[in-house]
Amino acid sequence: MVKKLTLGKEERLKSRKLIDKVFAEGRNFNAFPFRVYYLFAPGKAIPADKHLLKFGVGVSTRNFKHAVDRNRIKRITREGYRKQKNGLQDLVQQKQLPAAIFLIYTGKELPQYDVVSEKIAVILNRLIKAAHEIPAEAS
RNA sequence: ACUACAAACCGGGUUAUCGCUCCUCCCGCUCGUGCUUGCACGGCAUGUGGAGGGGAGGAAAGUCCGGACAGCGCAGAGCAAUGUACCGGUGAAGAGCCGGGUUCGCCGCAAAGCAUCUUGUAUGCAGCGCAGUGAAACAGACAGUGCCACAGAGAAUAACUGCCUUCAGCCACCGGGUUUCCGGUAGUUUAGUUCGUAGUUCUGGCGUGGGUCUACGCCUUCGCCAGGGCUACGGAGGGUAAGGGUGAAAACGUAGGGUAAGAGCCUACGGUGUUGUACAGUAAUGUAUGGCAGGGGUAAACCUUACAUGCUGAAAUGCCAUGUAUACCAACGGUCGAGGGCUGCUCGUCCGAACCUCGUAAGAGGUCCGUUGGGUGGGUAGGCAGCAAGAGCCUGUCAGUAAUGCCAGGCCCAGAUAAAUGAUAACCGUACCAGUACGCCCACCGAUGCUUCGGUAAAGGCGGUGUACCGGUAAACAGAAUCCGGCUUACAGGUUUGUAGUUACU
Repeated sequence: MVKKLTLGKEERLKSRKLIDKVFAEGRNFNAFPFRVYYLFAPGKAIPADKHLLKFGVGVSTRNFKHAVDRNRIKRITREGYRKQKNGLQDLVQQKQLPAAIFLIYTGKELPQYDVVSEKIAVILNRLIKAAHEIPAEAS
């Protein structure tokens, strides 16, 4: 059975509180042209929520002063994530481990879709590794 | 056909796969109610459900004007601040738009005027025309203050050069007198003479201090006076604003008269400002005519005048949920005016807070109110409404020069909130580049203002151009955030219309 590659409202980081929390308490690493913030088990997770993995993107106004360019980067990034996130999502669902990811684009130039897609693959692999380790420590 | 300018419009399309958001319907869910016990109605943050439909712009941008809408405030007056500034219309309104006026340009005209020489249908000044075209935050510069780079004599009670005159000197001539001298005319203020000022020096006189010295006298310092020499500088007073060069701008322009020389001083023509009258126009204003006036520019320098203007903006605002939420502590004040409102300030005006216990009383304590928001502790930043049917869009008739408006018919057209409208691929269309095929055109040198003339060559070129095919490249400015009306700025390429020019044909 082929899983659908969706990215609806439920799968996006929308709460301002949660985003602040990811920045304040989460861990981060660089994967040019992105900077990744992530947080597993962010506090009291909503148990009713079916989607445990949440995702968001940001682009600085300083590097791209036109809204058109910022929108373009966010769309490309979301597209790349949407097509490749299933591995991580399955893992998280299996372990019942809530997770939040936030990417910040730190590059100075408009990227190509291929480049972004490759990078996101790398980022997701690192996150999967991290997700494997975390519950081992906790239990 | 091409080029330039102006205006209006468009701002790639189709298909496939995977996605996002909103709406509607169906299915589903479990809940409630009713009963006809499996249907109806209502509900649902349910549900990786299904189907259908909608989904960025001409500027969504800048946030520069104007509104709608919302909250707070609202006796009034003055000051301040801000804005507006020819007239009429339009519209909800405006620093918008439309029409008109005025001024200033561009442009055109060339009969007459003036100046200049290169004597030409020349250049400059002035003039005429208002056909065409453009610009103007377009009240006031005799209310006041300020500013006007560079250049220039001078940028505002103008005077360098120049022109004229009086005095003084010099020189020439003429007349009187004839030794000096007096009067007149012309020239000149350069040299010289004279005069004046300053410096220096010499001589004489007087005063004064010092040295030598009994004293006279002699020597010497300084000051004053008179005279002489030398050096340096310079005529003095007045009237003018025509000419000169500078500049963005120079004290109305041209001509004539006038004058010592000149000047709107006077006259003619013209122009500007202001004002009276008549006519035209809704008005701004124009035309005609009369009076008066002429020391510039700058108000997008301050300013003056007239008029207008409450403040804050969708993070407005209301409701729901969460929360002990007018939280607790401290200081000060509380029956006379603490304090607050009138959202910049002042006046003025309005509002305006007290009771209990103990005590004879003074007073004490408590609660309450206000201020300071000083200290401590806590909460929210979620949801719904606002929020998508409107000063709405399209088409047409009519009214109007137009902006615009009336009427009729049709249409429903984004609603996100870490913020949707995307990604990939193929094809088509557009523009450009290279290649191939086919068609059309042909040259070089010398002379000449042009027309043209003479010579060479007879096929060549990595030549020009059109059509078709194939391949490649390119496609701008830019992303709604309460909503409208404008303005401004950015913009690849394309379409249409108008005007002007060039070429070809008729």
